[in-house]
Amino acid sequence: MPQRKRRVSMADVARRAGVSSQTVSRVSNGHPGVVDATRRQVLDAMKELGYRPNSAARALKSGEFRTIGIILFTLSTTGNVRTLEAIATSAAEEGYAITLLPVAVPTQDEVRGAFTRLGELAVDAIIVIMEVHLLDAATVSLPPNIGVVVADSNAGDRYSVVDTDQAGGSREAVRHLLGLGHRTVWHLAGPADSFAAQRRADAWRATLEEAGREVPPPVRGDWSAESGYLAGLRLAGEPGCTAVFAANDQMALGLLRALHERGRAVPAEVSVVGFDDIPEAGSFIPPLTTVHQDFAEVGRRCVAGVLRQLRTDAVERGTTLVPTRLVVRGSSGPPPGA
Amino acid sequence: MPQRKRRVSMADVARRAGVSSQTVSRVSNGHPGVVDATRRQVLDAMKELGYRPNSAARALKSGEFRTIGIILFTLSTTGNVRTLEAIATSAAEEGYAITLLPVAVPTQDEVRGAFTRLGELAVDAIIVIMEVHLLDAATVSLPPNIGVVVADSNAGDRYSVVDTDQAGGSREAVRHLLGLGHRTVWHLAGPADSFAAQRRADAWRATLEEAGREVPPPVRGDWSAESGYLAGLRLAGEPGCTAVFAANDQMALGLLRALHERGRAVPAEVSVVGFDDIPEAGSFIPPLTTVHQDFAEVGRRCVAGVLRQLRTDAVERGTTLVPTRLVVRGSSGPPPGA
DNA sequence: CAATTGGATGTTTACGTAAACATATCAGGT
DNA sequence: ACCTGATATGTTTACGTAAACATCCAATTG
Repeated sequence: MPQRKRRVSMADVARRAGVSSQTVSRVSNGHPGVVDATRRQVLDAMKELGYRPNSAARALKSGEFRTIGIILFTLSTTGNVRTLEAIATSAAEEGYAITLLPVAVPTQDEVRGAFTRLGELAVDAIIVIMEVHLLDAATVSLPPNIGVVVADSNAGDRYSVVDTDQAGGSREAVRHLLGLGHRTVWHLAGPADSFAAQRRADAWRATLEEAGREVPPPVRGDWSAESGYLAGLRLAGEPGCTAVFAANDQMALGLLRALHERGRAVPAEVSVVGFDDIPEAGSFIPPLTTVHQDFAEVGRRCVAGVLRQLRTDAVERGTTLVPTRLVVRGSSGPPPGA
Repeated sequence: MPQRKRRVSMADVARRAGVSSQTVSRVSNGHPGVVDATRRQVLDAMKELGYRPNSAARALKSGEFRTIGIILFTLSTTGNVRTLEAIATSAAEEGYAITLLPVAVPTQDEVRGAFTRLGELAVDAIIVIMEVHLLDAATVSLPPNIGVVVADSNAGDRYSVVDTDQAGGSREAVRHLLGLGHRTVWHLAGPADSFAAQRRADAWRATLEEAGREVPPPVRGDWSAESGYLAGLRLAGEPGCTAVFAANDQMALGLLRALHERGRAVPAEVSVVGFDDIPEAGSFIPPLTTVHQDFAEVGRRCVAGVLRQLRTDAVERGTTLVPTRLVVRGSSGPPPGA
């Protein structure tokens, strides 16, 4: 196999420009104290030779990689993807690259493995987009002196957590429906092992209780549209059900289909409110009233958080909540006969 | 307690274990020729001190980073995300990490900037998920000796390209509709600057022409559900329109809403076929007949491609097509009166 | 005009790893 | 006992960069 050509190093540039490699380093890093003529010589030599800094050597010397590692379980949920995109954009603005560490199966072993690999990986900080119970066994293997921020979790007592204000958004959704005149609101909940789902359900229940309303039994799905459809078939059979708060938009989509199939008009007979405000929500039949999440802000705060910890060499704890906003569209209205 | 001192190095482990650092290196890399007792001593010392290999030093020495860089424009399209996820999974299996390089604005300047940064970045290979016309000005700044694979492009003459068989899938969709008895098939096309959209439109037209059918004027959207809705309002007014092939599922979603609002029953009056098979497609009203893309296979081939180029130090060209599969659901049926 | 100063540039060194090379040890064959 | 060759381990070195330190030179000053 042909030996691959060595890349152009500072020494090569230095030789070509007739200066020392240290001067090349200074030019490369924009340090002051290099006279213009020399700087130009060096820049010319760089261009002629096609010099590119070797980031491995730089990282070895400086001790930082200018990279943030992201551990997540899946890219198949809207929330994860949009958080990731926001993080990537925000990190790029700060001059940091993003290294992805997908965990195929959400078991503690897999997660621990990911953390271990991450310890050897070229990252200065870590952002975890994951439910916290999966982290529990993994903490020990976290390398010291590395910033960690967790999105989508309740681990504020142990980590710095940035999350959407799940409770506030849910409260808003339920109050919106009650305000329209519905006697109570049913809930199409997310999976039991999701903390986000749990918080949305808790806030739903609490809001109903505060208002002195009856709390119907929640129906549980797994975030997927298909599970929303199955749940919807059951809810369509509940005569007293005039309003449903779905824990995400995908399940709301399935719910709408079930109601449509069963001939229950939305919103004339049943109102539906979702959570997330995915881009397609406005194109559902009918367009979905839903709770908008500001993922961009979540991403920004995650990046700001890890970089702050990195720079101050401090470990932060506590939870930051990003506010939500109710987007009212066509799927919610007054109950029949109101 | 957290040592905020220097990280533990091989030398530290070597001292603790009473061996040379080279022996530690051998144990760390699983080389043979270390006797069991010694190996155990070293492993114990590693664990006691919490040793983690320094990837920067390793990369500097070995010349490889075991990382693949991914340039993409946005994570807001299903296709990109699912391709990315597949690539990440596949790369992880090969022991490679993924570094994300999002390009905020799809201008040539931005893309060139991304490539330049990538040249300084710690990556062994690059996968580009992007339309090729954005790459044109950027090629010069690509570092030598680096594998490149492009997904979603027509640049097979200059790069190694892996893509879904857009033409085959479109042909299958159109033939399915013709086979049901429709006289012709209308097309809800994607944006003009997308090569994928162009190929889907070309194949749609060619299939109609081969069958000797009339070719209605295509209606153009921008991939979004909203644009599909607007296009749908126009198509709903076309009396002869009994079948529509939408270039993606999101636009098909908007189309379904427009048809529903205008009282055109699907599939009794109008049949709709999409492209992508997003997870929600089965929950549309009615469930969407669509062309399934095998993103996992695209990802696998991308990774295999760059790694092969990396290992053989060769530059490959040409296009690899990943087959599609038509998924028939409820949105397509015979035309009225058939 | 010599001494001093400070900016520009060169030299040395260390970062942590692993290949290449060197040495030590020992079993088995004569 | 002596050599042979294999196996286990140690020593040296280089990877590319940038901080720390050293040197040089021109301009300013007493």
